[in-house]
Amino acid sequence: MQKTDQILTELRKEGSRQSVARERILRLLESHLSPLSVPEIERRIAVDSRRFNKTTVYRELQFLSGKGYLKELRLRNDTALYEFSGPHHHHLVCIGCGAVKDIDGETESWHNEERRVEREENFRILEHSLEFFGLCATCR
Amino acid sequence: MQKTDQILTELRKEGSRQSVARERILRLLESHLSPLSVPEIERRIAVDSRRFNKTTVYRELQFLSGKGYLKELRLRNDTALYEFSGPHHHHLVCIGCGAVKDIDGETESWHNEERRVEREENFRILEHSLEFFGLCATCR
DNA sequence: TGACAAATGCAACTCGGTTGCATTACAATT
DNA sequence: AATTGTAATGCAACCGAGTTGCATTTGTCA
Repeated sequence: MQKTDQILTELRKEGSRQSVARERILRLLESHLSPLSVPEIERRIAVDSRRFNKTTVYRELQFLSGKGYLKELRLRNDTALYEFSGPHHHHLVCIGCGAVKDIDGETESWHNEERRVEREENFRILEHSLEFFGLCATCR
Repeated sequence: MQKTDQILTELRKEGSRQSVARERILRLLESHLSPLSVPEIERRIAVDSRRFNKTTVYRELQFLSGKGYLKELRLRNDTALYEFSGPHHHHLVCIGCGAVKDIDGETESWHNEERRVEREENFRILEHSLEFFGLCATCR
């Protein structure tokens, strides 16, 4: 069973409906490996001659993020990107082609680094965001 | 000699002028320890009854960032912040009071982490951004 | 002091994102 | 299958950060 179906079932149980936009967005993001922008999502969930209003898309992305099923991402001054929720990770952003790749964010050395900062700065860390900008293998 | 004076001298040599807004912005950011937002800057560079147009402030911040004297910062979905350029560092952002604190970004362990990612992901890293979100000592 | 280019102000604009409100459609109930 | 309550949708208007074009002012240098 796909994660999307599981989510839709959960949502239905709590009174939310299985709307067309909702399902299309979930399936799109579940199958896509890298985060997508709102216009991109808007374009790709269009089915047959049906397009969805941008308000709908924004509201749905907000709704699903609020429920914890999606995660919103902001890279620099750029527009918002959305991806399926999963274990915490970091991002590689290619400044050549714009591709965004997820990388593991749960490494031991990383946790050490975080604990070090907490200790040295007397600061309780709740989350962090880390992005690398550079050139991927093909754009090198 | 203040850094601001030095920068103004450099700029004059290359044909840029020592305008009031420019000088006020540089002095403000040189003396301020944490990054400031554009409205904040706009407010604080006002001198006597003279206020500067937002276009002027935006253009000046852009100009000085382009020259490498200032650095633009983006934390999440928030508006742009500006700070005086200096050695690379990371940021602690308190979600209680909103304070932003610079922390050292040139540690050995951090460089190791970065090299590891380059190696494992076959990605040429040119820059990165790292922010920690949490609670400072007083907001704890 | 005059002249040229840089800096400034103003108004209008762009664009991502939001809000209020009327309309449509999903799904539970009869 | 028809009814009904509410969630989802569309539309238009709006918001706020940031930008642009153009006319005006001001700093610097000859």
